[in-house]
Amino acid sequence: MPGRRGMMAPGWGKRFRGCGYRITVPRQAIMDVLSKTSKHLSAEDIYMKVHKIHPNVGLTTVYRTLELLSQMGMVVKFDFGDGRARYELTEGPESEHHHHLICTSCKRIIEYTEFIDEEMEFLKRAEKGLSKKYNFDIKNHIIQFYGLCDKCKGRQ
Amino acid sequence: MPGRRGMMAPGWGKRFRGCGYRITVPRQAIMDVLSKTSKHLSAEDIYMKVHKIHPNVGLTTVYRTLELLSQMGMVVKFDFGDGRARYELTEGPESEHHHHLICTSCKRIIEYTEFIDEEMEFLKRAEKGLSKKYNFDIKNHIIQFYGLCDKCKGRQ
DNA sequence: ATGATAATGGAAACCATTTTCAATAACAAG
DNA sequence: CTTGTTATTGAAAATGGTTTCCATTATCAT
Repeated sequence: MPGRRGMMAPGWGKRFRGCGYRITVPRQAIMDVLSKTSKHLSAEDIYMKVHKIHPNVGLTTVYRTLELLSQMGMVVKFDFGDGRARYELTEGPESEHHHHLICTSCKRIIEYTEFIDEEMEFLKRAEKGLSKKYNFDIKNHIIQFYGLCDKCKGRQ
Repeated sequence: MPGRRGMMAPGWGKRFRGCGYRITVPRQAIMDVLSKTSKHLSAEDIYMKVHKIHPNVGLTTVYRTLELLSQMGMVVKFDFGDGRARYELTEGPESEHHHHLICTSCKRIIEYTEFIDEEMEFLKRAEKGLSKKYNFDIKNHIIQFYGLCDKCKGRQ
């Protein structure tokens, strides 16, 4: 019977252990939040959500865990230019591949999921070529478009 | 004879004036640095280069000007995850369209210029569709690949 | 159960970026 | 060219997200 003495290691546990990392309550809680909530949360967002269930988990640990996940390629760190980073699980039940339009005037973020097929075509080739040429193990990518949103376009 | 009484407004001047912005010595100096130097400079990098010729220009002004240029779409702001932003002129004599591979372990940045033709193909369609659907005026884009560089790949 | 050691939390430090505000400079108008 | 309006500037101080420190605690191989 799995899950008897405390929580059993979830799917990502193997990956963790494989890297020599320990599975801890804070890390499980953070993974839990990341896999169950909407996209692009800030460290503080995550901290607050974790805090509701585990009030003893500190913000420092959230940052440390996110850095770890980012290094492992399990999380992507975004910068939308508002001074705080956002984090998203690379693959999750909730996740759908998407990218962002960022208004350079009002800093509004628009998420889009279109053109992923076309993107795939291009990415497949680029990733393959780049991996080989630079001997680089590509795990994630981000595409961001900058410009003016409908509201700022007129006001400009 | 152009350029008699002080510096005449350079090419980007029109764009500036058109937006109601004034052409000032600090702004000219910053544009000068951006257009003559290598890629992705931090605000402090730019400040130091400007400082050699105009020691009275302050770091604050560098930040303000970069924000302005970014809003106008003349400069792209990058986040490579090392805590300081980098800036690049969108179009300049030195510039060649490129993107980056970022090692999530050692934070190394690799610049690449390959696959731009394939990218163009995809971007043309995406930009067109996205502009229309979201009524968004796209001026720039960034593509970043994350993963492990050759050195970190082994050490992982 | 136990020991080696990775992980944690809270406080303090860090440091890139922003804000404040009085002084200055740009430039349209006369 | 002079002048007035007002955007811009620089220096210092404030801000605030993120990291570092370090003594304590928890994980997990044995």
